[in-house]
Amino acid sequence: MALDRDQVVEAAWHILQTYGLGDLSMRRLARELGVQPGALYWHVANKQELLAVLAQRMVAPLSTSSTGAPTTGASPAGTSPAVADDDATLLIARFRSAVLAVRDGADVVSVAHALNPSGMQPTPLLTAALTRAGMDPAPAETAALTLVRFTLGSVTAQQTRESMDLPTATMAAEFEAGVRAILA
Amino acid sequence: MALDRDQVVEAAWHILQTYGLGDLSMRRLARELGVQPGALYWHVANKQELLAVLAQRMVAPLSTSSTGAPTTGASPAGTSPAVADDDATLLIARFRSAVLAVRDGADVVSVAHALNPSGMQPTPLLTAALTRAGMDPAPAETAALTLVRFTLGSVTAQQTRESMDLPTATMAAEFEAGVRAILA
DNA sequence: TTCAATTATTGAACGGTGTTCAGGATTGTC
DNA sequence: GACAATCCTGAACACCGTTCAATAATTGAA
Repeated sequence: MALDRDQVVEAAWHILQTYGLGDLSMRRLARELGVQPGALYWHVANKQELLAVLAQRMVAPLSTSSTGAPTTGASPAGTSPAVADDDATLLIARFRSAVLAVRDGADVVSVAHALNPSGMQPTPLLTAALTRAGMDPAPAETAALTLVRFTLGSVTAQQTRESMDLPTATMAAEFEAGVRAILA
Repeated sequence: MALDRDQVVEAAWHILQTYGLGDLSMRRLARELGVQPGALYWHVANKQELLAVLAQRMVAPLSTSSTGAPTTGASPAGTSPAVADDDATLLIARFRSAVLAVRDGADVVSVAHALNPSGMQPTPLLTAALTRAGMDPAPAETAALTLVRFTLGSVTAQQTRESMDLPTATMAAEFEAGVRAILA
């Protein structure tokens, strides 16, 4: 039975997850699928497009989950606006986890973010959460971008260190402190 | 007359500055120097080391300049601690400029930062400035790392967009807003 | 069921990449 | 002049992303 796009993406995902970006070549991918390299270009325009799809896949879990604004019902009277601020904290932490879980994930997601900064998750969800917390939409988006870019910078540093077997013990705490500083 | 390390670095610097990381190959570099590729490996261990030297060169101007702590003489009585906070703002802005001025500068500097986060500039200078502004040393260093990583995330995004001829009009303002948020 | 049209893949090539290394040159010292 | 240290060449190794004519496999219509 013929190869299809999903199998290509699935195999690429597996290589990325397991061996990292350095091992994710079109030739290696083709070998893994028992096919010649040229065959991949029937299903995928080029490597960049493939990486964009993988980036989407990394952040996809963020969209389908607990912290989307409740569609109806205002916050219970007397609840401080900090609840949605906590939403933002949670969201950015989950973003970090998702990117961190894939080898060289930050490299891949950084490009996707640059292409579409305010469209790609978690930026819209983050902007919504901060708006819910009482910020005006414009500063909320700016703050969301700050959080996302700080996170990508932080995870890039961590994954670079991991790839060189250098210690990363302090980096989670540094990330959390950074997030607190930005949201203060 | 024989080639030497400085000429190699100088030529690499020129290629990076002018054509970007994609064009900085060992073969291209050798061609530019009128030499065979293998010759470069007498002067430089490998490409990674070369990039590390280039990263150092990008941040070097930060160390030799106006904003190093005055060695003697306390702040004039009555001056608010905000002066050193302004030092931090200035420092991080100059760091951004330096990295932004070289094509793919953020990619190169990010690796160097990951290798030695608290040792590479502008982190130590930034930590000093924030300490001068009244912070304890430990949180000052954490704040410095937050600033540096946010800046690298931000410049990475901007340079990725530049390399694709996408607009970057809003990015300077977003950067400044981010810095203000972190230092608040 | 046969045949054309569409879809999918091969095989080969193009022009690159970083890196290694035996063997020559070249240079400096005694 | 001889010897050693330094520097460089030429060739190779094992890869890379991408293109494209030719060909195979599959589908839909007659």
